[in-house]
Amino acid sequence: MDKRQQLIQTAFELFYQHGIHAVGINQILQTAGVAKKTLYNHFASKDELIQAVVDYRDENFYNWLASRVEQVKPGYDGLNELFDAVDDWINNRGSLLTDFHGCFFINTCAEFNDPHHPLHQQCQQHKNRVNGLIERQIRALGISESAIDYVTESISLLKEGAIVMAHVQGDLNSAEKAKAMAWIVLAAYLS
Amino acid sequence: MDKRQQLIQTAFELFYQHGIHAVGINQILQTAGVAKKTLYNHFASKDELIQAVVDYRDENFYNWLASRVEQVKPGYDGLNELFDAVDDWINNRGSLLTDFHGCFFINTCAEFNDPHHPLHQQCQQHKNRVNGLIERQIRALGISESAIDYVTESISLLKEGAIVMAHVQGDLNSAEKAKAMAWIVLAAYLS
DNA sequence: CACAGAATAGACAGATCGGTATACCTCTGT
DNA sequence: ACAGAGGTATACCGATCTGTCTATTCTGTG
Repeated sequence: MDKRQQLIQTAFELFYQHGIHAVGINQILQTAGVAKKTLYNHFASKDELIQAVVDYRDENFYNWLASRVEQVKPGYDGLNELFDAVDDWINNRGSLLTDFHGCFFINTCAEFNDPHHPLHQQCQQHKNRVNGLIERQIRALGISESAIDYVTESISLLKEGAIVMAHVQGDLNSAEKAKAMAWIVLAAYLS
Repeated sequence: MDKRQQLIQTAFELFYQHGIHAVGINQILQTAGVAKKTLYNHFASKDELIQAVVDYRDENFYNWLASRVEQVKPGYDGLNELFDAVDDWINNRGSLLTDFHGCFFINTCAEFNDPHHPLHQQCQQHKNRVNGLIERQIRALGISESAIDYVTESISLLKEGAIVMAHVQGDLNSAEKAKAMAWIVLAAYLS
């Protein structure tokens, strides 16, 4: 059993549930059942652990989402699956991800507000990866090259809106609404 | 000069910029130039101060938004003004609000993740107030009674998406994208 | 002027924070 | 068999946190 991975996993769960600043090192250690020396043997500081946690969640989440989207045909089917995946996530429907508490990356950006902060940028990079996944679906629709970025960002906006509506306002149908809007918008942009 | 108000205002600015957990009482006191005793004369605890800060921002932000939206005709014009206001906010275009660091209420929900937490619910109530403003615009469009909630929440989703895209991904045109989608979606829902 | 209420500065308490150091234990590979 | 790596448990350090307390100064009103 890899202690390093165990620490990252426990830290993520606590950070995701309570926020990063609200969780102390000792709480992580106690929950993970790991000695303090071991932590500082693997990480130079709490900041380094946080960084590793964000990396871990990036991999974990992106892989889950991509594997769902890419198991169907790129384009409409891919986008359909994207919003269905978000819907499943929001409603805690049997994914590998833990209980829904909003988007970890949005939450982290809320705590590390400065856009120049390394963690903020790490979160931005995660979003860029996901945008790449969306862009590949948009491309498959045969949208003109000049419109691809704009349409990709529009779909991304719908996805982000759904996540926030679910988290802040408790709207569990937000992903379904976002999907409905996506079809309407895409139909207009394709005509 | 009202010390209580001065504390709330300073605390808001620091909370908004750095996050609530990251800002200590002493930092607020030093920045506001107020003695510790004075703070605890007005508030029983930091939690109470935070609560007052959220109330303050609720009033401040809602009044600003409502005054902009309600200075034009309800319906299309109101929604147009809504997205223009968000666009101005995101781009720091001469509003009374401080520099854009995302939505204070979304950020606060990110730090106080539990939906049952009083602060989370306070933020939810703020969003409900804003949704009421949107709903009045939707109603003026003459949408069927049964669709009003759904359409209101859809427009709200677009607005939230724009805010998050601007904050996390630095997309300064997000409000314009959201507005464009709103027109397309509304046209479809009205036909 | 005098006095009451409110603000000031800042020491202090007790808890907790991130991080270091010490001492002991348990595997594993040659 | 034994050295070394890496784990455990825990005491400890200095800094910082929220919150209390004291003693002093300012201010506005009768």
